[in-house]
Amino acid sequence: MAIPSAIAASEETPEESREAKRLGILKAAARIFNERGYHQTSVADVAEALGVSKPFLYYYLKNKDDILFECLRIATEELHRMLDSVHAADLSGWDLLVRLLRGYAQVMTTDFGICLIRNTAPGFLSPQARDKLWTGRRRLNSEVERIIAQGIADGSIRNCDPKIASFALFGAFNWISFWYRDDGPLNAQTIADYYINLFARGIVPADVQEK
Amino acid sequence: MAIPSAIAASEETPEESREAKRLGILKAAARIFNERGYHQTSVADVAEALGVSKPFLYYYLKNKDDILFECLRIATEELHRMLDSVHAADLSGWDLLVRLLRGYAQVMTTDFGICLIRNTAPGFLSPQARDKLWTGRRRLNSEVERIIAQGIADGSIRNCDPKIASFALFGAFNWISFWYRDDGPLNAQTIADYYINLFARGIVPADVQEK
DNA sequence: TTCTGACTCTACCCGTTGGTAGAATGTTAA
DNA sequence: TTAACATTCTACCAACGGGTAGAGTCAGAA
Repeated sequence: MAIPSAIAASEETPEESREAKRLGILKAAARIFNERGYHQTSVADVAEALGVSKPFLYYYLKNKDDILFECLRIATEELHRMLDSVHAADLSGWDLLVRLLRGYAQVMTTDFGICLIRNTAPGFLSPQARDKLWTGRRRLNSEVERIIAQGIADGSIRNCDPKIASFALFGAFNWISFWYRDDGPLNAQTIADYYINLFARGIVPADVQEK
Repeated sequence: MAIPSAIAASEETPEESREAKRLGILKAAARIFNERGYHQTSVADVAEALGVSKPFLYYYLKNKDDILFECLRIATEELHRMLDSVHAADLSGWDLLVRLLRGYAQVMTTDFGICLIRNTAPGFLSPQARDKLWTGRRRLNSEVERIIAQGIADGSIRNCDPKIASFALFGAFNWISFWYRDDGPLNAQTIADYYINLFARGIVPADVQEK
């Protein structure tokens, strides 16, 4: 009862235990933020959902903003980890893009990923915090544009404006986090493959396309 | 000075004048909500931006929720007007879809449209208000699915799952409202045409597509 | 046994903000 | 001149919620 199961520590060093608890808090917070919205969630709500006192949260996190920021930082980190793993491969631009989008969809269906997309509106964080996260996302953005450009160069992607194409892709994939349900019929991979197929071939039959 | 230029009334009936002022308030509110975020905007902020007193707003609108709700209602109405005008035409499913998406992009680059997309997160409105708007958007959603299904039937759209395809389309187009800038290089029509082209033909060259 | 750290409980402070009251002002039209 | 309306100004209330203080509790280590 003292330590709720959601953030129970197993046999670990004190540091690991502390980190695990922090993560447990953040996970729960992210889920509640996604359900009710950040501004409609009080710190007391998070504490209550965790079966824990309010001061407990302040024992592990600086303040409410910090809770949100850490959630978004984790999501951004996951995206970067994913990006790095994609880069390891030696593939055509299109194949790189496919791998990246699969990983992206995976992250966008986690609590942290959803939190990242839905809580970046102005006023959710201090400008400094926003800036920090934005540099991370800018890197992702430019990387996608670079990959598309590479695909155009190697012939695996049709000639198009990488910037606008990436906006369309990010739009479709980010939007997943607004409608995805864990208990729904579609999982991240299914969605990703479906979207990738759409973006690859388009939805107008080849024999109907003019020009 | 008594009546700021933003909501100045010309020679109209009192009712028209009142409506015009209401709309002026809503327009200004929508713009500020989009800039700073709804929860970070106080009613006093809106009043100040309009050069008007706070009680003035309550003279025309019920409360803060009402201001937001009316903004979203207007956007939804515009979407429905657009939908109706699309329907008037007797075209293939794909051509209908193209017309619809052009109109959709148009709305998504207005202050009200942007407001609609960015302020539907849980907790922004009372559940009842949310429900009212949701039925409006559901209609739009199902209409798009219907059009896609029609396109598949008449051969103008490739065989695919209308629901998932519509999610991808809405995602891409809704996302416009997150990055569009009035003073940017792209206008609504340019963006729409570009996206439509991407979704029509895909981004993988036909001669590279396997199968 | 005692110490320490982790944590709870209760209670409170205080800033912000939505919303209202009510009197005063000005403008217009009858 | 007067009545009606639109609007401002000032002031205020009440609720909420972030954040803190401080004393107490409990488990485990030494």
